[in-house]
Amino acid sequence: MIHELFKCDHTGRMSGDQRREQILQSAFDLFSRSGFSGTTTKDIARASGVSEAMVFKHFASKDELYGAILEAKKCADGLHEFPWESNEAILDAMSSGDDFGVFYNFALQALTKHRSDVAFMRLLFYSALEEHELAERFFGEFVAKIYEFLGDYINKRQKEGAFREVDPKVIVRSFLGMIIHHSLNNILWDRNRRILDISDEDAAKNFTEIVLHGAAVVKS
Amino acid sequence: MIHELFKCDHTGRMSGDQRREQILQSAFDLFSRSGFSGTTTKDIARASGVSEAMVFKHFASKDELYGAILEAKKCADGLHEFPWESNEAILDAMSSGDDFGVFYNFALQALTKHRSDVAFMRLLFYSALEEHELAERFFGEFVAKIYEFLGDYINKRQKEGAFREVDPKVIVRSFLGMIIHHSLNNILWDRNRRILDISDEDAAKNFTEIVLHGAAVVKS
DNA sequence: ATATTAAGTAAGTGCTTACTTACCATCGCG
DNA sequence: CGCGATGGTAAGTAAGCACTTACTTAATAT
Repeated sequence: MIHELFKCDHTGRMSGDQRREQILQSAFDLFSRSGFSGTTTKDIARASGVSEAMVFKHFASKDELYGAILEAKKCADGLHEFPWESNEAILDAMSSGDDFGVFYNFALQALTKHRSDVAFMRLLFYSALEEHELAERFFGEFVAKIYEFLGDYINKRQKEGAFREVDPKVIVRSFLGMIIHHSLNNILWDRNRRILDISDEDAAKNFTEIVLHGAAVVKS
Repeated sequence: MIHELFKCDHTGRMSGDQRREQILQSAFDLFSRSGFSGTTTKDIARASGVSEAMVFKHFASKDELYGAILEAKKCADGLHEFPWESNEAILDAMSSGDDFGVFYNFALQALTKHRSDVAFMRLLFYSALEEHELAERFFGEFVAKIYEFLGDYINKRQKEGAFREVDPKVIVRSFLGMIIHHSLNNILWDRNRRILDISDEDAAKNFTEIVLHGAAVVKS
């Protein structure tokens, strides 16, 4: 019974499904660190605590393993649902025309997610550079919907006279740009945040204020 | 004499320096397409029209070749000078307190540069993911200075009452975020610009207006 | 013309890669 | 207990990798 507690030290005999999951997890870590061509199947086997042959018993090829990671992440990580669907604050703010609430909560959710899933962010960027299909699918199925969703909201608020007449997609790009670039900075370029070290809440607040009201004092 | 005209079809005998440049160029193209570990020395040799041995006659190792690319790019491409140093429009606008002029011309210059040097952008991102020293140096020697430069300007304009009291670095991050994220989108995620297809001039204008005045109508 | 030097290569080196084969060990079940 | 299914491996294989060696060819200076 005691050895049940030690299942996570990935040695000894496991059920097929358990081992499969475990290989997937190790592969995910390694691919996100070193990219597809920078990761060897031997590395993956060692990290999983099994021989290379086991990796190929579960996945026909390195490519298939890579593909399986994406499927697994999609299910496990809630990429099938959009960031607003599970966020009451955003939906509430939206129905009451609270622009700050909409943008702030959206930004905060995104920034929190990015911070907690650095590995996935790295994997995404690798796959974009290496032009694996993941990048294309992620963009088409996820990012494009965000442009639609936020764009529609802005469009509606423009008709109500609350927003200036700028292409809503440009506003979305600006706003996402602030958020994603900020996360990317913290993950890729300035990991110890020497240039700018602020909480996700402050970042969300500042980005929202800038996109809504700008940085310059309004001319009277 | 005629064969002089065909020097660019990279076959036949070349001077050492010429061949060296040529290998560097081929390596640059390939590394930017496939990253360091995704590019083989054989690929580089073939693209340069020589045998692998020649590659190693000019560069002691694959790593050294990678390093040499960066040095070459730095010299050839004017990375030693900052984007504002050669841009009269930015400096003029700065001294006359024309905020729009400063931000617009900065954005336009950046966007134009990104569009014209997609390969370098890809190389930069690969090197950030692969954690080669290039990324660190580029950030420390180039990006950090931009934060300083724009931050100082914003700080001065804040003292003059022209900007709201927000951390200047947050404003810079927001502004750079819009620009770089927009370029990154066009290079990596949405190359045929299905979501948003605007000229660099329009993008620069819109981003500048948003960062200066925001998207929301000012409440009276 | 010839000696010297530099540009160039064919054919390796030893090692690593993705992937396979042939076999062993342990489990659950009648 | 025996036995089939499943978890697991040691030891491959052929191709590919970064890098070398031993040699040939072409330009140039004397």
